Amino acid sequence: MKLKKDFYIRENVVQIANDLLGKILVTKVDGKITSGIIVETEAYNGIYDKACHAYGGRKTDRTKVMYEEGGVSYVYFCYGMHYLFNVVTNKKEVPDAVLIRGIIPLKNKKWIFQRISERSLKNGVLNGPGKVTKALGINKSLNGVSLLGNQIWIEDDGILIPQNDIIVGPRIGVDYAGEDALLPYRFLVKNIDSWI
DNA sequence: TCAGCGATTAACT
DNA sequence: GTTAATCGCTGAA
Repeated sequence: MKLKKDFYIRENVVQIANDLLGKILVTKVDGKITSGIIVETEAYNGIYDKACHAYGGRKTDRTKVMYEEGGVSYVYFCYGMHYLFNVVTNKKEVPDAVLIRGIIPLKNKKWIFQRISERSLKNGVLNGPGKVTKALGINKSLNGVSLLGNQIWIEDDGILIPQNDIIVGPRIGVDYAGEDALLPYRFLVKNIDSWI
């Protein structure tokens, strides 16, 4: 079933990043429903996190959606060619978010592999935030869209990842964030074969 | 107004 | 391991 608002407005963004593992990310783009199991996330801890776009309370046209109440999407365009998808969390005016970095294609793989090459799978996993958005058809038109609506949402299908199968470590590609780049805000599932 | 660069990927050597 | 592709955001002028 679809996750409700109370899942997103909790205050501990790191806990939410952990909880999102094993959930199902679903999009409906061009009338096509596609989905995948979330297996890798990163937490971005608002104004206190140098790696976060809203560090220090920065608020611009791009980042303002992070200040919304939890339960909306934040789609960010990077490197001139990739969209990255985030889940905005916490209360209004608190710019926390979780980056979705990896999924296992689940529903309507036919359409997923029409959007992205099946060769980009690694052990059955789409590993990388740019691949996730491409596979599910996420683009800038989904920025700021509610995750409680019918364009993009997250479901709990009862998949429970044992805490022992979750690897926690430093985030990727945020070396510029100094000591905050070392924070254990990255979560990924190991032994995927054993529970899928 | 504009130069510099980024929460990346794929295709090279 | 290295690098091209590619463009909107950011911050300084």
